[in-house]
Amino acid sequence: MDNETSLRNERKRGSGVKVVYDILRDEILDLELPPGSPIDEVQLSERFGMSRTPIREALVRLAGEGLIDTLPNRSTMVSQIDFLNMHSYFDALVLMYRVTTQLAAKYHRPEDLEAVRALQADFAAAVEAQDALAMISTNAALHLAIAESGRNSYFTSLFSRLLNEGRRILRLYYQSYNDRLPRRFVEEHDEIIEAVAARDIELAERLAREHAEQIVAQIQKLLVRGDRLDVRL
Amino acid sequence: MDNETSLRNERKRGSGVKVVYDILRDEILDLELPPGSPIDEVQLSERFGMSRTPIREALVRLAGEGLIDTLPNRSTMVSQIDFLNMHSYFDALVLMYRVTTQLAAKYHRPEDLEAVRALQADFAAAVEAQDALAMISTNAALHLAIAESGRNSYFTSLFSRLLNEGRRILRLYYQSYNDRLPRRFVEEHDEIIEAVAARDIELAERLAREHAEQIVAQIQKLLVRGDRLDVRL
DNA sequence: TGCATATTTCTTGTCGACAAAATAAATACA
DNA sequence: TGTATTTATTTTGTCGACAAGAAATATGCA
Repeated sequence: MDNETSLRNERKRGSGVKVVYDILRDEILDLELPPGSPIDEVQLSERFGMSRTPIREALVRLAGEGLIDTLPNRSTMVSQIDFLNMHSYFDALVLMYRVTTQLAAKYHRPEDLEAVRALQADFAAAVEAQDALAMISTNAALHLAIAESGRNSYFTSLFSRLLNEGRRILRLYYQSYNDRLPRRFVEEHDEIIEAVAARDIELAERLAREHAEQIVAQIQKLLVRGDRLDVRL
Repeated sequence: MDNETSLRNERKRGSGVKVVYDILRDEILDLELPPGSPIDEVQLSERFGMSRTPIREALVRLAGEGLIDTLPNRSTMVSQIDFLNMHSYFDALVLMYRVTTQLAAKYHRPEDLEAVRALQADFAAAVEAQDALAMISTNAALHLAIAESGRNSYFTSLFSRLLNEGRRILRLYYQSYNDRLPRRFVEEHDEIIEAVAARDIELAERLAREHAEQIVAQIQKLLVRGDRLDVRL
């Protein structure tokens, strides 16, 4: 009996949806379920050892975040990455980097920075270990922590969505992260965190913008080179 | 037999969720269901003449947009308006006004402006008729149309959420809209639309910012005066 | 054989029923 | 009479079954 179905009888009422949602979400963002993968409710209900009802609820939530697309009465599938409108993604990403970092400099509390610095240490460790997958996720966690210290839930929720979407895009290209750029990102993070700590709003905003544009330029370079992994799109 | 249950037998498969979602959403935004109202699944299933399954799906979607709050195993209710963190709402609203208008000036197509101008006419008519409720909804529709012509779905979806939330807030205060301000908004709209049409990105951004700050100042004035309708919070 | 139509199969959408959890009500006890 | 414990009620979470829609397959006909 595998891990998931073995939990069938000891599951608390109401927890099933969250389990399914979390696992599917991670599998989609990690491209274990690549864009276009069919989502079959019956198959999932067998896999997780529960009826289709909680499965469907998890799928409705995933659809609400745009991670899956549902055709009425027919097929549900993992949503495509929209490479045609990538510029609108970059616009939104850069703006959210800027504004969340700026607000962090303005509104953070000292205790917020402890968490931020811990995540920055995680990121530095991932860079040191040349673990590209860990870099992607710790980088997202770090910037989200900075954003949360800015205390604007509208911005953090959009930013979170953008960073997740970025996780899918970057995973296509993570090979190329084995170069000198990540170390530079560690230094940039340090500078940003110090500017936030010093409550230097303008500097924090400028550094965040430069950092974001750096990342965007990096992704765009990869896009035109087109040397991505053989993940079916 | 009332309107909703009479549709029971002629409903197309799959349409039930959308009907329930749309109606509940409007009722929440129009404060017919004020914040804190209990949401009873059985009651709703009787009202709409369908089983709890599609009702629940609609509720999951509403919860995803933050319009209702669900406590596990217990009570679902219309979410509260967060008056304590209003400044983060205003920050987000102003920024989205600015950025969506700016992008509209940059990326709109001529045919987009026809729809925008039609909605501006609707808004002007609502002002002329002193219909505060129509002003609120046509104003939101107008700015959303401008945003959509900027073709950045990340920004438009956040903006749409903010405008909806604003619909709830403004509805608390719509009495005070019977003054000279709305006419000024009509003129400001005209200026913004002309700047967008002329593709003057900087001017469009500046006008949008001033317009947004005008609105925010108006709401804030109402908040401190506190002369709101007797809607239970 | 090629195409249109009928049939089957597969997946989703909806239903009614039951079980679990939380609250409300009732009872027991001091 | 006041409080703790037990019981009943209410509401949500989950289930298995069935029906409707769409695609896949089979059949009929030229």
